[in-house]
Amino acid sequence: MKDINTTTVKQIYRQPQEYFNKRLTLAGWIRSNRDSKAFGFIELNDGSFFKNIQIVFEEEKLDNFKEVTKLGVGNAIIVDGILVETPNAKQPFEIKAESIQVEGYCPSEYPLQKKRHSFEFLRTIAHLRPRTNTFSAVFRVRSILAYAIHKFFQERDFVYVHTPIITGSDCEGAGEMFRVTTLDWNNLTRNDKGEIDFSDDFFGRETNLTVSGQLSAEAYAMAFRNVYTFGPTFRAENSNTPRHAAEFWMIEPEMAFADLYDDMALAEDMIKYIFSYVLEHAPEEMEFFNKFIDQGLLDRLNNVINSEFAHVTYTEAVELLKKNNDNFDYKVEWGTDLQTEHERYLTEHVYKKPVFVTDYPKEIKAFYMRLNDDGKTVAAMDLLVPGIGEIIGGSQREERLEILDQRIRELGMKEEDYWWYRDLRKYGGTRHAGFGLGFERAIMYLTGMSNIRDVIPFPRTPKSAEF
RNA sequence: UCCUCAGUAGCUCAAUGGCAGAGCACUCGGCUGUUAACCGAGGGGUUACUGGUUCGAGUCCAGUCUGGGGAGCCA
Repeated sequence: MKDINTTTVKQIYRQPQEYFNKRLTLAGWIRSNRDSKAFGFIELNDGSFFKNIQIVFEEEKLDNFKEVTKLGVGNAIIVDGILVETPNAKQPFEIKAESIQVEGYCPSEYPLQKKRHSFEFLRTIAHLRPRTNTFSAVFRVRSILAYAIHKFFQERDFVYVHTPIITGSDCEGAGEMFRVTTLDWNNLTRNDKGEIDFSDDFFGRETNLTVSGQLSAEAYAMAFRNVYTFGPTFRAENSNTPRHAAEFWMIEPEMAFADLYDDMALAEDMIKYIFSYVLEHAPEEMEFFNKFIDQGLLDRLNNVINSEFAHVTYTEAVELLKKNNDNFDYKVEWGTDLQTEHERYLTEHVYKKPVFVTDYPKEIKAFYMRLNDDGKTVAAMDLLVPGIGEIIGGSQREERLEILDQRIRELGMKEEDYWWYRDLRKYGGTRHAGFGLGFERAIMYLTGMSNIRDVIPFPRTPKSAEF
């Protein structure tokens, strides 16, 4: 097959003067086709760029003019033509076609139309929705954001650690897990108590998909000092909300010789860096979101980037929120977790910018968070941002083995299940801290998309794994 | 898992318990610069599924399935 030496639409938009009045070959898909008696216009998208380019075709130039007028949305074509400036038209330039060849026909029952579709409908055709404007923008931003995250950490000499996806640890403690097994469930071996015998299983023990890479990351932080994970995470919770999926990605940095303040400084730097990076590298997409998805988007993101994040302790926050208790569905009281309505009130009305809430009661936080001197609170932090509430949760970890053991016992857990995690404290353990950022939550915040199912290519949610 | 709303043409939606409709899309025709092009004509339906009430059900009732939103859980 002959190579197609094509110019991309992105190249043309970025440096049009390089291509004016030259003959180019473009390859792409028809987004719209309007024809008159002797000429017509095709909106072509070649995948390289968010925007389309207009192709003008004329009867006297094309021997297959009649065929081209019949090509509807979705047809894949190869276009030869001259790029010309169109200073008086809506678009800055267009291609005057010399030839148009069909690469792949698209019949008229193609489900995508020129007009707007509901996101609900597009979820039922998840294999075709990347061809729409919104999803083209969402998934290009997803890619750029992933790169920005790596770039941020790599520039600061953090080591990227691939923590396991299959875990033998049943004590990650963040919700229901998916079991991984090769056992034949029609023929299970059971012991005399009727329990399944996992010694016959592939790994010789019960294994699951990971719900967090944090415990493994702590081990690597004790060797490399600053590390981060960025990978898939699985939760078998029956959560039916626009913010939860069974398979999602998380970013979890972990730093040795660092306390809660170092942790918060890192989180603030990271958020500002990755948001700025996407705004700079996907301007067309971000403008589209601001116009069609969420009209306050750019103002909100710029406010995050340009403000100094606020800090408040949980105890202080509770006092602030109590003054407004009449307006909350759930009344605030010291010792209870903050609801989304409380978080949003703090960040949107009290501070009007991102705010770290720190030092939560130990009862509502995980066992590994470092106990404060008051004996009642732990060195935890949540970053709340206007628009959604919590976007990051982190903590300084408990590095003192005797106190960690005490917490493990208080919560009815078994020390031996955490033997290697406890070793990290035994052998040269240092103060250390880290946090978790839900990758999809960050994409949602950046794009204004309100459903997590619309920022994952093929989302997995309860009762849904069609693709 | 709980609460709540919805399911009618390919899509987005109408239709008081009384003949199943529109716009867009699609097919055909027209139009010499369109921009969600425009103008004319045409085809297109197991009203999610099962049962019930009724002379008569898209509409009322019960159950099931699927989807949206809220809650819980959390990222």
